[in-house]
Amino acid sequence: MTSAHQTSQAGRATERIPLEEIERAIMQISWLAQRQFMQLLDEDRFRVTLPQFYTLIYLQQAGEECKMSDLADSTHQSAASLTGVVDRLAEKLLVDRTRHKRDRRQVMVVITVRGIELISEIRLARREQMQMALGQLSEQEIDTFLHILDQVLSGMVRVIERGEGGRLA
Amino acid sequence: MTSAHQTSQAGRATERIPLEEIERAIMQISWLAQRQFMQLLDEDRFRVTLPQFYTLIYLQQAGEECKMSDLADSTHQSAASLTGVVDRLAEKLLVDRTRHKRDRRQVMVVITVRGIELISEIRLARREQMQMALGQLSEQEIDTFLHILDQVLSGMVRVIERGEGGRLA
DNA sequence: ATGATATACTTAAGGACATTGAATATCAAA
DNA sequence: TTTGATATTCAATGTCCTTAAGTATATCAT
Repeated sequence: MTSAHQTSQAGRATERIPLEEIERAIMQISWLAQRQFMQLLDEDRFRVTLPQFYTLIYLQQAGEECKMSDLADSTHQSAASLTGVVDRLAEKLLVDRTRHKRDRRQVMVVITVRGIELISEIRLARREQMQMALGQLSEQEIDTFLHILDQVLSGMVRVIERGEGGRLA
Repeated sequence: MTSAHQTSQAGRATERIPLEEIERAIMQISWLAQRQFMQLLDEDRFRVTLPQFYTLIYLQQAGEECKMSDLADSTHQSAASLTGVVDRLAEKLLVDRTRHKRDRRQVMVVITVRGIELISEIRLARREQMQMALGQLSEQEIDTFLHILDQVLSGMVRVIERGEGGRLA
C-alpha cells in the first residue's frame, strides 16, 4: 500500500551495541503492552483504567489497609492524582476508605471483595492475551526471560526512585 | 516500604506456571518504564509527552511524509487523539503539516530538523537511564534478553492488531 | 493551654489525551 | 448533481497529570 509501514527493525544484522537495541525493544514493548492492556481494561465487563488497575493490584497484594501516601509511593503516582483514582475506585465499590483511628489525618484504603473478584477476572483475560504474545517461546526461554526480567525490574526501581526523590537534593 | 514484591522463590521445579510470573513482570516493567520515561520527557529541556515522543519517533524512522491515518495506525492512537498530538508537535515546530497534492483530503506530516535533534537528545538521556537499569546484566544475558524481547514484541503486535480491528466485524 | 510547625490529605485550575459522535471537505461515481 | 465513501477535524466528556493552595490533625516549644 502506502509503504511507510515498514517496521524497519526486523532485518539489520544488529551492529553490536545491543544496549541500544534493548532500549528500543523495552520502549516498544512498554508502549504496546500498555495500549494492549488498555484495550482490555476498557471492555464493558471491566471499565477500569491503568492507574486504577495498578492501584487495585497493589492493594490486593498488600492484603491489608494502606495509607494513601504509601499507596502513592508504591504505585508511583502523586498524592494528588491518587486522590482522584481512589475516588473513582470507591464509587465503583472496588475499595473502601476509612480514617486511621489514632491519627485521623491518615486515610486508609482497602480493596473490597468485589475488587478482588474484578482483579482475578482481569488477570484471567490478561493471561490469554499473554499466552498469545508468548506462544513462540520455549520453556527454557521463558525461564531465562523471567530471570532477566526480574533483574531489569529491580534496576528500574532504582532508577525511578532516584528520579522521584529530590531532583535538586 | 515498597515491599509486597516478594517473588517467592519456587522450591519445586516447574510446578509454578512461569507464564503468570512473566505476566506480572512485564506489567510491572511496562508501568515502571513508562513512569520513568515520563519523568525524563517532562524535564525542561524536552517537554514532550509519551504520545508525542512515540509519534515523533515513528516519523523519524519513516524518514518521509506520513498520512495522518497511517501514523495513527502505526502508533496505535485514534485519529482523533492524533490530531491533538500533532497540533502540539507542530506548535513546538517539531513537525510540519501539509496537504497531499492530489488528494487534498489527506494531511501529510513530516518531522523537522529540530524534531530530529530533539529525538537524538532524548535517546541519549534515555540510554543513560537504561544503562543504570541494565547494569547488572552480563553480556551473555543481554544478548539472550534481546532475542527474547524481539519475539515477545512480535507476539504483542499480533495481539494488539487483532484487538484493534473489528471487535464485532 | 497557646501558638507555631509539620503532616497527611484534598481541592482547584490548567493541560494532555482518550473515546464517541457529529461535522467538514474532498474525491469518485451513478 | 446527487449520492456515498474517505480523510480528517471538532466538540463534549471523563481521566489523569502537575503545581499550588487549602483544610485538618498532630506535635512540640513555650
